[in-house]
Amino acid sequence: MFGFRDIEIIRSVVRHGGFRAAADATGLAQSAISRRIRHLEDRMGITIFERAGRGVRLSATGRRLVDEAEVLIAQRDRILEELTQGVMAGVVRLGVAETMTHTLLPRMLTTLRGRHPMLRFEISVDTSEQMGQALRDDALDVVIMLRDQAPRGIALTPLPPVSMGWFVSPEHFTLPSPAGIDDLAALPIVSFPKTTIPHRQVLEVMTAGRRKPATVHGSASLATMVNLVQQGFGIGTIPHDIVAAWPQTMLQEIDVLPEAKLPPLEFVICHDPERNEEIGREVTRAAVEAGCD
Amino acid sequence: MFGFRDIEIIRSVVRHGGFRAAADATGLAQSAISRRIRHLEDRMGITIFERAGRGVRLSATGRRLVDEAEVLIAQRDRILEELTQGVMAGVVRLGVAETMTHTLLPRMLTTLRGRHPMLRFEISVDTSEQMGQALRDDALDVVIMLRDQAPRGIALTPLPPVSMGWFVSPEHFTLPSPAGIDDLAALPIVSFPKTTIPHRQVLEVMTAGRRKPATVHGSASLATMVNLVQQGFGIGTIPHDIVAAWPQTMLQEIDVLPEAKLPPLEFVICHDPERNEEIGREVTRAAVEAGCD
DNA sequence: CTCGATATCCCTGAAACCGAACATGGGCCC
DNA sequence: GGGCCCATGTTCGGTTTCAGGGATATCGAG
Repeated sequence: MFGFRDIEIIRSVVRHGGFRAAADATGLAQSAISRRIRHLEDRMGITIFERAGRGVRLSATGRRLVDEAEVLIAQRDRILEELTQGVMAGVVRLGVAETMTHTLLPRMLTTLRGRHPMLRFEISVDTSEQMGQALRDDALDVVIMLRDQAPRGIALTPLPPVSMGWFVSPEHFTLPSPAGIDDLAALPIVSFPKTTIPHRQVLEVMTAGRRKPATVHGSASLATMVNLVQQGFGIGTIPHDIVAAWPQTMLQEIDVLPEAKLPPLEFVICHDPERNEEIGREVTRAAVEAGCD
Repeated sequence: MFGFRDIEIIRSVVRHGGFRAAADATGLAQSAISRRIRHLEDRMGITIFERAGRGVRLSATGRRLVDEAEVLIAQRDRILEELTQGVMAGVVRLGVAETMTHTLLPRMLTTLRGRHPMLRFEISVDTSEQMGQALRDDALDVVIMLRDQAPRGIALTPLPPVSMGWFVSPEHFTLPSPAGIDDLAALPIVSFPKTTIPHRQVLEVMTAGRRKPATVHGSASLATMVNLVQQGFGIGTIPHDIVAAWPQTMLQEIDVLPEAKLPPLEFVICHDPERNEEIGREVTRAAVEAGCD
């Protein structure tokens, strides 16, 4: 096994053309260089320098070693530099609710990449519930999720509310305009998964003081929701932004009476301030800016 | 500054979830782990673990450090493995005479890549004279060059001879068929650079026992030679293979009398057996095979 | 033989390590 | 709820290990 020091010394020998000169250059004694390299060769079981009586020269194996190992030194120096100089770098594990992936996320990432080019992102899309847990477990650094499922003890910043609408494929169903709760409840409804807040909100609106509850299906995939509605499986409760961002769909928004209107989704962006203060603030700032315009 | 050992220990702490467990796993005392990490943190001026009274947990900076530094360990292990297990890997500095770049070289490299996927090539194209010097200076590992300019004390293997022809652009010049030395010498001749063997051979053939020497131009670039002939600058002495490999040219071979025929070029592939025995043999083998079919 | 280089030997000093004692926080029993 | 216990990290003194320094032997080329 070899260490960084070994490579530095070998490189010095190569550059200065001998053990003696390398010793002068590094401030070590010549004997130290000789011993170090011999030990290294013994440990690794390879020949690094061929002793030619007078002087040494790098063997083919030795050249391979320096060639390859030099980049390790460069990488180490880069890592140290980034960590020390407070450069924002490394991997940010970002969790995003699917609703935000089409609208806010791309703008936010573009902003961030412009400000911190060394930053890399690892993005996962999941339910707010799962991501809240992951945030607590330090499996995610920053999460964009529904406000009501954000864990405690976490820095949260609200994002602009996402308005919800009722959508229908006009070639499959026809509804009065404006439609009332009874009109909507008569059809199958496609919504978010049943463990989520939006799903519960739909249920509350649709069953308020009624005998026969509406049939509400859940889907964890927005694309699936849109497709189901598109193909006449039922009507859907979908964020306006999402439908707008899906150019190829032919969905029509249903004009509904006030009591059937759905409350907007309230998203927050959150991070653990004890753990990811700096990066969390930066991502939050970018998200807020991306949400404004 | 940090070393491989530091990273291994940090990683062990992370994997086993604490200093004590890491101590058991690594065979160190728990106090040693504690001291090492504290010392490392002091030296680098960063916090790697956040002490939470009971237990420690990786800080954001610490996670960045492990994330980035882990790949260094992996790379070191790979390098060691390659060097120790006799895997053919690393960079082979290959010098090739331009004549061989269109015919033998691609087949040879394909063969080699198939046999030794970890091998990388750094190819330089130069005159045989320069490359011979580079081989002596250990600036090249393997060289394909003209036999007569190969240095001494070097393992050389002959390659199939490369036949030379006289070529002309029929729209610019008309020559009798077969043409004699006088016919050829009446026109400007484009050949290899004037320090090279082929150039001298042309001169010898053209000036044997004559008063007025032929005008022989030299070019270090085959492409330039072909272009010059193509555009009527003169006639050219070019390897048959090269013209055949240049599909877009309209050159015509000149039928010449026996005394004007040029001897074939004799190439060898060579390496220093004291320095690059293994790789030299492998490259040579591939070259011989590529030259046969 | 002499010169210019590496290799070897012995000694020293610093760095790493161990073990034990100490400090701290969480969980549990009464 | 208070006190005890256990698990864990920290600190301290003594010990071991290892890398380096200096002097000298050795080696090959000219």
